[in-house]
Amino acid sequence: MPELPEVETTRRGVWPYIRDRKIIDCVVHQPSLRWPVPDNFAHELLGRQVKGLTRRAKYLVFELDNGLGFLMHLGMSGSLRLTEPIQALRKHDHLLMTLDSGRQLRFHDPRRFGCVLWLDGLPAAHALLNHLGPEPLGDSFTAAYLHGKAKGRKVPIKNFIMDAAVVVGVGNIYASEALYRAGIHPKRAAGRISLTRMERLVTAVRAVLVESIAQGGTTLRDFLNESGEPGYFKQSLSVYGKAGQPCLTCGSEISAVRLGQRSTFFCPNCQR
DNA sequence: ATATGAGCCTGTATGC
DNA sequence: TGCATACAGGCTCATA
Repeated sequence: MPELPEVETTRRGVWPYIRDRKIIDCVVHQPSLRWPVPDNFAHELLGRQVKGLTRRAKYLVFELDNGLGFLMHLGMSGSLRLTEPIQALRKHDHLLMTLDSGRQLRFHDPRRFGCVLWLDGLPAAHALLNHLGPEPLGDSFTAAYLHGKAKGRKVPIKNFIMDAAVVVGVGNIYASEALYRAGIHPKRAAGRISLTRMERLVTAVRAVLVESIAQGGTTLRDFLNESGEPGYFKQSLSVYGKAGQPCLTCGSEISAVRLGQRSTFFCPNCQR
């Protein structure tokens, strides 16, 4: 399930192979993603050169040589891979882009929670992006910001940091991990956390993401002709999915609760 | 305005 | 062995 580190790793992994490449063929096999792939998508891409690949939150932003661009979201099960065009199609290979290098970029997404959409104008103005909070690894994600934003809010801090209007890219797994590192109980009301503890939280969120990106760089180094699935699950997690196991810090049993319909893991002793 | 819940979709894991 | 069911999850939208 691609969270921000996986999306960033994908971006870095794919970019060298698509940079300045011309799209000489494009096929949409399955337009029915979270939103329909635009009708004209394949046609409009023909002959275009890829000039940029950036990321905003968990969205990949493709820029073309004619000023057009499109968004791609990997949803929960999406992935991008470069293959030889003759390689057999896998089930759920929904979008194929053949490049003038002879390679083919394939968007694969079993659950189809992902999307591919035209960008009309600046990315920041797009309806899916214009309400988003700061990047967690950017300069504007600070303790002061978080503390101010949380003022008066009663939502559990975990839901709060998973709210894309507050800060983007903190998915369910990393939310639990970051709160564990910061020693903050996931159910604590967002508005009742001191500036000092928010400081720890900001540091923890950053650290968890940075480390995971670094790991992605080693486990996902090959985006070419990938046969197996990427090693997203090999990341070292401290609490996520570890209910009943001893806390790495104090030995207490890790607890599991549901918060906002999401599995949440924490150490009842270390996190207050 | 804030908070909560439904729904999109299918592979995998579980129980019978 | 097969079938049914639950669950996972990011994100938007609808409702309280």
